[in-house]
Formats: sequence, structure tokens, C-alpha cells
Amino acid sequence: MGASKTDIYSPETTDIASLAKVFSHPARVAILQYISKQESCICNDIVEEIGLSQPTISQHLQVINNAGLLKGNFKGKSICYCLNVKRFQEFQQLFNQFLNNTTSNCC
Amino acid sequence: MGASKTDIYSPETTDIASLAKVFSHPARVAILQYISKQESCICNDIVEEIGLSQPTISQHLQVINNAGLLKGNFKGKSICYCLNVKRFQEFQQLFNQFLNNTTSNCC
DNA sequence: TATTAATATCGTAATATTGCAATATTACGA
DNA sequence: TCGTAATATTGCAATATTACGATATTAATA
Repeated sequence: MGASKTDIYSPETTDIASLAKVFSHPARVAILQYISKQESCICNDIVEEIGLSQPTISQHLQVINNAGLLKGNFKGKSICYCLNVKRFQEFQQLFNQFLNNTTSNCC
Repeated sequence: MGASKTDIYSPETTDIASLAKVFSHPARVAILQYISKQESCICNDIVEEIGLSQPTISQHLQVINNAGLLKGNFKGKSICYCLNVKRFQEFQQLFNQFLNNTTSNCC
């Protein structure tokens, strides 16, 4: 065993979990924080900023991208990565909805 | 390789990542959702509610507990699990702070 | 003090994630 | 079109996570 039993949960539950998974690795958090700090789009300069290899950064970018959180435009030879703000706000809303609904009725 | 390079990130970055990790598994999300729905504390009844074995549930509870998100009181033979609301709100605040600071400055 | 029910821990197998070197692809400019 | 810089993909090794059976622990009760 070892695989998650994904079929026993509601869609909402798995949604929240896979959403949180994007943010569950410090490299991905750092990438998003770096994107936020920049005045313009980011390219391969993240590789030097964060201390990971280019393939590893690329993999993490893909995870973030697969969640729909990035917009990529080609700028010369490099790809410009921006945040998909709309999608990001959707994420925040869904997550806060979960957090707000999680309460305690005793103790 | 395979281990996360935790030493290259800022404390804030790793904090957010480990916070998100708690919610990154559907079983843990489901457990928290179940706690919220109950009128009183929960005991071993979650085992039947979620389709996982007792040891597995116990492990997930420990992960949530290690994050400081639970309060456990003994009630007879069983342990009563409640949400540590204060800690939970701290989590929400930290996470929202990150989400709110994550913006796009181009495109 | 046994018995019993509830929960935790241990050991282990299966799978997932992380990370990088090597290589491929892509798109611009000479 | 050929070279070059930027990014993506592949393949693989190391580690982490998930899950459960077996067993230990804990605390109430007979």
C-alpha cells in the first residue's frame, strides 16, 4: 500500500487537498513569493534566486502551472511567468470557505 | 536525492509549506470536516465514517495534532478530539497573509 | 486485579515526491 | 540554416508518505 485512497472522498474534499498540495512544498511557496516581489514577469532568474537546479525549478513550475496558477507569455527566448490572479483568488476563496466552515462545537 | 532542501528557505516560507501540508491529504481534510459537522467531540467513530483503518486514521490525527490543531480530552475510555480554534485561526491568518501578498505586477 | 474497549505504536510494503544529470526542444539572432 | 540561450523532458536514485496488520498501551469497569 501507500497510495492515497482518492475514491472514498467527496470532490470538495479532494479539491481542497490537491489545492493545498501546491503550497505544501517550500520551493513552490518561494517561487510564488518571488513572482510577487518582481515588478515584471519572471524567467529563468528564479533558478539562481532559489538554490535548486533548473530541471527541479521547472518541475515545480509545472506543478503550479497545472493548478492553473500561472500565465506564461514568450518574451524573446525566455518565457515570462505571471500569476493567474483570477485563478489564484478562486483558490483563496475555496480555501477560506473550508477554513471558515471548520469550527468547533464543543470544549 | 529526493529529500526536500529545507535549509535554503526562509522560516516564513517553510512555515507556510508545512501548514499547507496538513491540508494536503484528503483524509485529513475529511477528518477536519467531520469534526466540524459534529455537535460534540469525536472519538473513534471517524474510523467508520472515513473508509480507512484505525491505525491510519490515528496517524493522520497525529499529523493534525502535531500542527497544534487539536485539543484532546479523555472522556471515559475514549479520547475526545476537538478543534483548537485559536490555533486554527492563526493558521488561517498566516495563510491568508501569504495569499494576499501573492500578486501579479505585470501582464 | 483481570477483562475489555479505545487508541497508539511498530514494522513493513507500496506508492509518491523530490532532486539532479543528461538530453531534448524551442525560439531568437548571426 | 546554424549556433546559442532558455526552458522542458527523461531517467533514475534517494527519501517521504500512505496504509494496514499485529501488537502495545491506556483507562474504565466487573
